[in-house]
Amino acid sequence: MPVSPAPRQPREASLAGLPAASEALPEYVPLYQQIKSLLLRSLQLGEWQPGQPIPSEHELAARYKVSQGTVRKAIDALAAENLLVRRQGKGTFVATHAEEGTRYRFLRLARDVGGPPPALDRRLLDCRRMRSSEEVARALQLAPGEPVVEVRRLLLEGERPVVLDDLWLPGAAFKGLDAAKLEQWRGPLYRLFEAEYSVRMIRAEERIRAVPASAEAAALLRLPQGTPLLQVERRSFTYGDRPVELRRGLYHTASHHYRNELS
Amino acid sequence: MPVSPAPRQPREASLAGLPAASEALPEYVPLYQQIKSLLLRSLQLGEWQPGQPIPSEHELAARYKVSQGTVRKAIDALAAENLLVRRQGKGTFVATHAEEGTRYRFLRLARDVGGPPPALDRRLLDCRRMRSSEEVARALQLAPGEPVVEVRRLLLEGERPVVLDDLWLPGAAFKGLDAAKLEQWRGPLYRLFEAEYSVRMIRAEERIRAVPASAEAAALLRLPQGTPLLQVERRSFTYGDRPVELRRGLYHTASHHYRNELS
DNA sequence: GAGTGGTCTAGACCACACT
DNA sequence: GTGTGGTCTAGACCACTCC
Repeated sequence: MPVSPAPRQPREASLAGLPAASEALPEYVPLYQQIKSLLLRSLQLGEWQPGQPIPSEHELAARYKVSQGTVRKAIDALAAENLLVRRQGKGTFVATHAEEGTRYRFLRLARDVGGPPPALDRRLLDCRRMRSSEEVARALQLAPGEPVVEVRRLLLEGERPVVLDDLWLPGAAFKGLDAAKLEQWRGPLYRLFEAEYSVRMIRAEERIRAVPASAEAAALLRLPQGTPLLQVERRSFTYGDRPVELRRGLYHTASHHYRNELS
Repeated sequence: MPVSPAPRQPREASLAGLPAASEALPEYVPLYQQIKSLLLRSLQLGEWQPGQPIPSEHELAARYKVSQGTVRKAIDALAAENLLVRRQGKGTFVATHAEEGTRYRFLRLARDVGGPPPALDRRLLDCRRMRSSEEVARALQLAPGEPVVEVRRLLLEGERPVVLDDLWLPGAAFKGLDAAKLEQWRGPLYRLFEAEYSVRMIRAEERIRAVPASAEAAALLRLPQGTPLLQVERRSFTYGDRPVELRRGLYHTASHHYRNELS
């Protein structure tokens, strides 16, 4: 019981592994945020696997010697960031890209006319290992020339190509990833990454612009060259804000669109 | 004190004004959600104005005869939706589009190269009252032909046009809105709407696609016809999910982009 | 110092899922 | 029934803001 009739003091001593960053570090950190950091560390270290339950609130409260309410608040924060999923009566689970409902949760493509989500087919066009370009190295925070995996693929609705995706992954983290692996895989890419390479995408930033289809893109998407395409450039991050994927998608938005919610 | 050694039962009797909707209504609604609905109603009725503080948690707890913790949870939920803003030591305030930091919070345009947010100039091109088209009526849930206000404007960075905005508002809710009013107004449009017309935008949906610049758009944006533009179609909603604005923006994304965060 | 939101606790009870 | 998360309470104390 760390807090009592004694002045509240940070637990910094017992809490290594926090970023601490460069900024003026706050002298007071609420207990529940410290617990949150501990949970985050366990997640990062793989103590609990995606899809699996973490210990009960009661148990965690005992482990960290705080009240259940404090553990609760820490879990609430992580659930709000989609790192954990609470299920009443069952437990709290490590988020995964595997489940119905959260599969493709980073894909904001929608059909113009109602109906269920697109349900796109994939066609792998290319997968090769290479030395990273300047641009890719910068985006992935690698040294220029470090090995990366480059993947190109199409997403199709029926026979119609809708998205041309190029993506780059740090080679070191994805040893063994190759065309065969991708070809045989059924399901979301991010599910493959978390299951086989222990890389969990938890957050992403996108930059969107309109560009004319290059000759190459036009051919692959079977469109006239110069057709306006939505270029979606995504950087995905894993724990600790480490970028682990750069992706450039070209969306044909004649009968689809990118949807977004603002609040 | 509604909950005690008695079986927990809904307060429906004392809580009118809830949507109740069409769906199978849940037989059990947590107290804090009921309180949330009450707060929402007060907001909708204008009992507290944007930028002004709402009563303290203590006072609200007394008013609704629940514990402070329950009020707290209700406020937390509303703060998470950006309807309220908490400020430690000062109070809880009704969100507004006026403040630095939340001004233009629906505008996701960013400059490619770093630096502060765009800081765009505006140029009003047109403002007229007219009968709504089919399309606009559908989007705003009006009967076709009902009066709407149509506005067209440019956003410029220095001398360079970056965005061409067309927007439509229900005429009934915006009596007196005209070109003069818009010309003289300094600050975010949504601030004008909440200050002068009591219309508060709390949520929006956007559909984004790439389109070629029409002759008209090209001329206004000073670009070659056919230049790919980002078309951002936004529907903004006020309390009760009532749509009160349709907006179609054409963004020139040569040195700007639309940014988005996924999680 | 007084008032506000923010944290933390301890305990009771409820809703839900599994067995 | 047992165990899980979810709600609600009451009270103590802390951090922040303004007078």
